[in-house]
Amino acid sequence: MTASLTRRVDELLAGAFAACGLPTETARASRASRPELADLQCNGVMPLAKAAGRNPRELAAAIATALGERAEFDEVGVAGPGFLNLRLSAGFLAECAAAQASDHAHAGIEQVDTGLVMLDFGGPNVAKPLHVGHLRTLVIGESLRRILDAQGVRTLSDTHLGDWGLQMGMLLSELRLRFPDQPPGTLPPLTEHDLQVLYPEAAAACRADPARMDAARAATAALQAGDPDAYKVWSELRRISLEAQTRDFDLLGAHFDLLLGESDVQPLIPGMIADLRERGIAVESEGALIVEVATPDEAKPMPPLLLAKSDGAALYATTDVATLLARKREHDPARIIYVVDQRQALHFEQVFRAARRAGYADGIELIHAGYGTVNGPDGKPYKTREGNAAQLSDLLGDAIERAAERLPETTPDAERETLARLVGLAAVKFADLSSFRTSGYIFDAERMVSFEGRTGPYVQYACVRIGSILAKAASQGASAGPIAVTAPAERALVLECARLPDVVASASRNLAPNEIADYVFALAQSFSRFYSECPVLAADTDAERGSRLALCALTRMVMEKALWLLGIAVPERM
RNA sequence: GCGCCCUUAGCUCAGUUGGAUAGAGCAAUAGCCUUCUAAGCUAUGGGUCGGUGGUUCGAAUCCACCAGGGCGCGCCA
Repeated sequence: MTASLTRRVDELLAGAFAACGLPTETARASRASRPELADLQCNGVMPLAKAAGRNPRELAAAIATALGERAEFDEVGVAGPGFLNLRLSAGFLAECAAAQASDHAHAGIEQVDTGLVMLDFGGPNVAKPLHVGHLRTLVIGESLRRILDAQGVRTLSDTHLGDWGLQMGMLLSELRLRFPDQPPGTLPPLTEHDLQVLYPEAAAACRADPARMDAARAATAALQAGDPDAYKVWSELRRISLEAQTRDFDLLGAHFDLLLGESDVQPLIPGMIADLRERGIAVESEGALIVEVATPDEAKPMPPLLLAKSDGAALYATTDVATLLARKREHDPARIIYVVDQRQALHFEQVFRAARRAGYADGIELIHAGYGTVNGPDGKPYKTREGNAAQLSDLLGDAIERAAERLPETTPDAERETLARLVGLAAVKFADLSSFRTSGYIFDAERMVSFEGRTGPYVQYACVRIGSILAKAASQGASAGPIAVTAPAERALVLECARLPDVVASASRNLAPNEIADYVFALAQSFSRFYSECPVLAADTDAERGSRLALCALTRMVMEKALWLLGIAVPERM
């Protein structure tokens, strides 16, 4: 049983608070904002002083006196209006580091059981290649999945394919126009590229020509009515495009337990609508079927959810509610997290409210983890020079190519490709996960692949250097020994490693992978400093070398774990 | 019109339950490779946290108003 450093300190603080007759909710330590004064600080005394009718500094002093006698602390001081400054003892730090290092499975990350969590991300549309708009949902969604997984939470990821609706009708009718002689129920020979341009052209034609749009609607209706020929062509289209999309998923390292789509819940819809009608939840309005989701006591306007068009056709929202129903029936998760563009916030609010009214979400916490857009240098959503949405594979390919150019001359040819891919993808992912989910960011290819400073490759590089030391140590027969914390850079590094459990817990609570990115960069910085200040193999004594080797191993374990949470893998060399 | 989000260093962005002197990277300047990978390390300069008022021991953070920007708002997804 390895309690994290902060957890152990929190317990000591809570004991001291209680001994002074104070509530213990705020008896928590955080990283010191002024490292020259302390390792950790506690701000929890000040808010309590007023309620207790006591002077905050006196209260803090009483706690400091009690704590200062413990072996875990070298010094406990009071500063300013009542900050508690904690300086940890070298022995305690060494003990915590050893405990964390021995936890090979979790690196100290606290395991929790919050019930099954379903993650909905990716969401590619059939016959449309993944584009820049899919980058964030895949990168953030996968990171959240890994963060939960690292906490021991059971997860189920589903990409929720856009494989139904009018877009399919557009495609089917477009194919019929282009290949009038094609036997019904068969797909003409199309290359992947043909398929990719088919949809944009079909959509444009439908927008421009009402007759084309009518044909698309008719084809949609036929497919939804179960026309066997339409179904055969559709399912072939779906298979081919999913193959290409799966390659992009694999390249990005996005893992899906389920590859379900909108089409999978269509059979549920008629029954669902009948049920909602019967119970008076769905009502007619202007010819369409809606669900009122506004509450009377609420000032904020909340438009109703449109459940079916006046012609009876199902909509995006219909499918989303039905998907919720299906997930409830088949998996009964405790939570569903939708990693979808922030611009769809209102849509999800409506879907969630409708599902709750219908009782389809009982016992399920529904969360829309929205994200901001990827923007070009002009601050507007990223476009290619031709004005189209850039394809995801092009974007990633570009980063990988630039990474390849940066590789040292000495890199063996056999490794170049793998290495460039690891480094290029790390650059893209780290840049994406560095800013908070809901804020958009400017995708500046030049900056991102410079690989200097606060980048994925910087962190990978730190990790590679650790590996290099450990490999050399092994070849020299030097082995790790007990950890002793003496040099300032060693102390800082141990403290940084010890933060991992807190950071993971917080990132999970806030669904914020950027907290992990912040952390892993700080850890890499901390190691880089240690690297330049503390010789390992050339340490003064065997004991010092052994301790530093152990520190290197601990740091690598923590760093690799943190990078894994971001979906970033570490090469052997770079 | 209504609603939601945003505004922090020249640029791109962080900023935990309100906490001490608001941080990082890039760019700029000055150093550091006969020692474990210089994709690195060290140091310096750079700020009216959009504006005004309020809440309190304390506000980038909470509240109100104002200015500027983005996004969304029943028969698309």
